[in-house]
Amino acid sequence: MLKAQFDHTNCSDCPIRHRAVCAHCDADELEELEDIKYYRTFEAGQTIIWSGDQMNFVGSVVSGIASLTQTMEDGRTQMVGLLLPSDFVGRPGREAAPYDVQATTDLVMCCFRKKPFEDLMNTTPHIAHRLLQMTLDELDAAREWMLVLGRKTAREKIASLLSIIARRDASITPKDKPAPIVFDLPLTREAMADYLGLTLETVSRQISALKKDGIIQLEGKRHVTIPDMRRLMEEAGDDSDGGFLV
Amino acid sequence: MLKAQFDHTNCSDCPIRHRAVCAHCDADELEELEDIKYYRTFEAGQTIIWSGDQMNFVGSVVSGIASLTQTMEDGRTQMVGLLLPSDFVGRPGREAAPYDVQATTDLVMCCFRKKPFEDLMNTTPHIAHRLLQMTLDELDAAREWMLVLGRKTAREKIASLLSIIARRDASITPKDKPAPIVFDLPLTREAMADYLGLTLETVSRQISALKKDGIIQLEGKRHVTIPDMRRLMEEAGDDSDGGFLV
DNA sequence: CAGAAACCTTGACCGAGATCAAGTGGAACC
DNA sequence: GGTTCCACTTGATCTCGGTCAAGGTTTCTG
Repeated sequence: MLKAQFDHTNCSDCPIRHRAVCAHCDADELEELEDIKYYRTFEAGQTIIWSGDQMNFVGSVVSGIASLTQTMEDGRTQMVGLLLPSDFVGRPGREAAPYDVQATTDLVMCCFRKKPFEDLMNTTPHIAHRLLQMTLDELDAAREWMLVLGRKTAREKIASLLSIIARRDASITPKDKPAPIVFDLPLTREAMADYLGLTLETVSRQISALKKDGIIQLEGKRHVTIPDMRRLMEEAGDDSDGGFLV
Repeated sequence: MLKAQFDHTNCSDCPIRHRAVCAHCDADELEELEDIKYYRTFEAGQTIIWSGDQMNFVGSVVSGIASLTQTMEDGRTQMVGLLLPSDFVGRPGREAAPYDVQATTDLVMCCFRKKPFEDLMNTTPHIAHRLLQMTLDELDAAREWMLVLGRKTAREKIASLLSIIARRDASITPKDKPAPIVFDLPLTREAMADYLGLTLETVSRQISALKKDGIIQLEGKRHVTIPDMRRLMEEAGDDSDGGFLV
């Protein structure tokens, strides 16, 4: 019975695009899930899990943005993942979190208590399969990002990040993709720097440069317009206009 | 029946430490597997799969080392993964390879034709589960490496790489872990540079520096002795002496 | 053994990005 | 309205690692 409830392969009419189990559609009408599923909200800046903590839930982001961060003893930090709505958090079969998870913006998460979720996964091959596919997606994204971190210049890094956000944003509000893409940056300059392996000053300078060169337009500090996505992607050194994942 | 053959959870007596399905123990005596499982050998430098190619098999490394590499149009390359013996290659459910796979040394792989392997996976929850765990391990490793690429200095990068190789090597030949660790570098300076996001000159210089400072000892260009693993790990800026994975 | 081809080392110089420092703009709070 | 705080920008300088160049070793080949 539980199984049936989670076994939707596609929920295309749901406002959240599911990539895994269906966690959102039928939120209210299923009382019998109360003890396994629940919602949590976090404020911007709040830490959801500290590295090393026991994690007794898995879940997915409903709205807002979370980040996965690793920190060295001397304080250097590197963001290792960015969780946008519909992204999955948690590691079935693992006890401790390997990095900090923080709410970058105000955040709503749909959580499942870990043990029952694992049971569900073990008895529902479809869910295990979905989870594997999602983990492979994350692995692809992480490796794509290794190229960005290891080999791209500061300008290319910024362009790469803007590309990703623009693309994810565009696909979440699936308009007919008109030429100019408009969105609000969900990250501070410092958070971008942590993601890109740069300093916040360099981020600021490169954004200014891209603006001066007409690759992007800025209104205030966060509101971005991309007049020509193709030019941005050229700047990112990334002509494989296909499968860039976050 | 097939299922039973693959359903060994542990094969500790096998020379290859399995992290997933048991692919090696019973290589010869199972004729009925002939059509799904086979061995392939590659010479050092040979490309196993080109990025974008169809991949009609999955498998694991039996001996030797393979690398996963991404390349930009202008020739900049970044290694995004290093496959040591027992590591798994391939992406169940995916068609094309997302990066080049190359034999760094002479290599033996144990391959399974992809379609039957996927069928096996779908009917054997244990295998799917194992695969998920392995993919999570790889994801952890990739994210750990993002910190290396994004935030560590050249010297720390080299020390990190040597740590990883030393640890993997030590666990494959599980002696009682005597104080000095000895191994042969399986990578050229250029391959190390590609893994670390450096140039080969910088790699060479930093190795020389670590040698001068007594952190490592070199005999020839490849034979490394680490007198004190703890010092090396300090140099790597990596005091979490626990779970560093490749 | 000579010659060539990898692979590696070392030096000199340069530049992208880090660091240090000052200043701007806007929102919140009294 | 003024003060404070925070996020951001911009400038000046420094430094780590890249680039270019030369030379050394080892191994393979004729």
